[in-house]
Order: sequence, then structure tokens, then C-alpha cells
Amino acid sequence: MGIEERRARNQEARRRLITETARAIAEREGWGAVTTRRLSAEIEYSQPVIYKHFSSLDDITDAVALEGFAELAEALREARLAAGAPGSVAASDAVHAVAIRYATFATDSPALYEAMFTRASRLPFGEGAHPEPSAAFAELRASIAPRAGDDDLELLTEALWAALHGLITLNTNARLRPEHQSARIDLIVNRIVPYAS
Amino acid sequence: MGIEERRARNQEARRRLITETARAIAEREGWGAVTTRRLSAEIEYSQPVIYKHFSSLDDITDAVALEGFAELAEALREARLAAGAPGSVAASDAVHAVAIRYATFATDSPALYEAMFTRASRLPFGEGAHPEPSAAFAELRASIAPRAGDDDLELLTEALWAALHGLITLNTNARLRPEHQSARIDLIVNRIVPYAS
DNA sequence: TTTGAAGGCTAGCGCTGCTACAGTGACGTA
DNA sequence: TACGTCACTGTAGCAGCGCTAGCCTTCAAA
Repeated sequence: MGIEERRARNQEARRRLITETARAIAEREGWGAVTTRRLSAEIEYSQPVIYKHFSSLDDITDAVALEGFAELAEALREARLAAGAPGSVAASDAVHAVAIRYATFATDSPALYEAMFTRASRLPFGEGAHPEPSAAFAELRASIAPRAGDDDLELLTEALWAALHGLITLNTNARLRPEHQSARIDLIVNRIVPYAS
Repeated sequence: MGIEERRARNQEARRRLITETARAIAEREGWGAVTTRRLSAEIEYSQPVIYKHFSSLDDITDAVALEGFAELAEALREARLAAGAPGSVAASDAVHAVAIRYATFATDSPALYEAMFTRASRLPFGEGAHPEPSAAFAELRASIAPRAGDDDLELLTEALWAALHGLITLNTNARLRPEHQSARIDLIVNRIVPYAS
């Protein structure tokens, strides 16, 4: 009786086809170009099919945003681990490595980042919600932990995250001198999370 | 020959009526509720009249955003001057006072702040553009200057501005623990702009 | 009084998100 | 194998969107 499974697989495959198509269009032409008619044309199904998988267009954006948070968590994790194990000498640069990776992620996929923080602002956050955003936040916190000293780790993580987010959004919207972005990141990281002495 | 002047006054009054109405609707129901039909109903003129004053709906958002930048510059200026003259003892708290005022401005008028930084992202910035955003930026810079020491003042101002902006957007979208916002602002301000010793 | 311009509205175009409904084809059962 | 059922999918359409062409009225100047 693999019929149900096959149907479920097809459903899942098409659901992913929709989110991947939406993401691709958004990254190429901006989220304004992501319409139900455009999506239905690209996935080669009629519009009502989209509503079998998502309750609205915003729902699709939310799904893309969650994918983004999962990928961000993975990217930050790799950067943190590549910077060295906690306690080692190289670990002292883990925060910087994670911060750089965060900024790279955002600038490499601006539409995805926009979905995560600007479009999907109604996406529930924090405890009891989706785990993906918390996982990404946890990676940043883990990189800070060895250097937190007497500081409140949670507060420190929130502050650094927000500061990085601000740098990225303002820089993306051409509000800051682009050539000084890495200098700003260095300054933010080193001042907000100083080396525990 | 006051006829031309009267016409110009009427034009200007109605232009302001449009931006004020748009801003009021946005602040009450969000920018999604600001449509040409809704605007035309509230100002009691037909839709084409709107296009006598603005080339598009985005153009209205830009006008509102510029108003916002002018008001922000004024608010920051008052906060900076109220904190004491440069060189005085109280002046050492000017950065903090300005930062607090910035955050208050954003949370008091979230739709206005959204227009300034999220909706009107195509608004030209920097040299040779509109002076309002530069004026607001200059107020923040002026508050920092006495404490900059050997730091690059421009870089420091950009960094603090971006950090504050990040704190505000993430906090507004319920991404951070709301009860710790003032603690985050204190931490950001004191670390990014430490007292020159 | 005539004339030209300025001001304003009606109506409508092509688009949007979303949905009611009907048709089709694959399935489980007799 | 024939049948009834149900999941699946497309057609067509609704209300609302930004924006505009074209007509009509009002008013100032000649």
C-alpha cells in the first residue's frame, strides 16, 4: 500500500517546487514579481493548485523564510566550528567568523534575508514557535559564550545580532558607505563582545 | 495678482492633506491599507487628483519618509541640546539621550519609521540627495563627536546608527525580549561609543 | 461675451490574490 | 471487468489594486 506514500511524496515535492520557484523569482526580480499567476506559470500548474499547499502568498513567504533560517543556522554552525573548538586559541575569533558569515549569508541572498526579516514579520518567534530561527540564534550565542565573561550572554547575543542586522539592512539599502562595511563589522564585534580579560 | 498665489497655496495644502492622510492611515492600519481609492475617499477627491500631486503611491511614501527624517532630525537635535552643551559634564550623556530619543521616535511612530527605512528604500541618500536624512545623521554624529577620541567619527556614527536601527526593527517585529530593550540600548551605546579616557 | 486654461470626475484597462464549480482520471470494491 | 467514489486539477470569475484617457465644468483673462 505505497499509494498514500507516493501521493505524500508528490505533494511534498510540489510544495518544495513552489517554495523554490518563489525564492528563485524573488532573488532574480524581487518579491514584487512573485505572484500567484507567475508562480502557477513557472510550476506549470494552475493557480488553485498553489492553494492546496499554502493558504496564501504570505504563507509561501513564511515557508521560504523558515528554509532561510535553517540554512543560516547551518552556515553559522560551520563557521563557528571552522574557527576552532571552544577553549582553543582560534576560538577567540569564532564570534568574528560567525559575524562575517552572517553578513555574507545576507548579502549573498538578499531576497531570502528580506523574507526572513522584512516580509515574514508575522512569523511567530521565540519559545514554542518554529525551531529554525532559534537554532540560528543559538549558533551566534554559542560563539559568544566563551567570551561573555561576566556579561549577560542572552543580552549580549541579542545586542550583537541586532547590530549585525542593522548593518546589513542599512548597507543593502545603500544607507551606509559600502566600502566600509567590513570595518563596521569589525568595530561592532570587537566592541560589543570584547575579549574577556 | 494673488490668484496664482492662492492656487499655489491650495495645491500645497492639498498635497499636505494627502501625505498627512496617508501617514494617519498607515499609523492606524498599516501601509497595506494605504490605497489610492482609500486616500481619495478620505481626502474627498477622486483618484486622479492624487496623481496631480504625486506620480505614484510610492512617491507619497517617499514624501512621508522625508517628513519623518526632518522630524527625526529635530527630535534628535532637541535631545542633544537638552543633554547639555559640548564640554560640560552633562554632555557626556548626550549620546545616550540621543539614542533613547531615536528609539522613542521609532516606537512612537512605527509606520513612519517603516516608511523611512523599509518602504522608501529607493529614496536617494548621501551627498547631493535630500538633506533631511543627512540632517538626522548629523545630529547623531554631533552627539558622538565629543566622545570619539581617536576613533573615526564617521565610522562610529554609522555603526551606532546601524546598531540602533537593528535593535528597533527586531524589537518592533517581536524578535527580541521586549522588556530588555533599554538594557540593550545601554549596552550598545556604552560599548560602541565608550567614554574617551 | 468669448476663449483658453485649469480643475475635477467618470469610466475603464490590465493587473492582483483568491475561490466556486465542474470535469477528469485513478483508485478500491463488487 | 464494471462500477462508484474521491482525489486532483483546470476554467472562469469576483472584488480590489495602481494608474490613466477623455470629457465636462469652472473660472480668469481678453
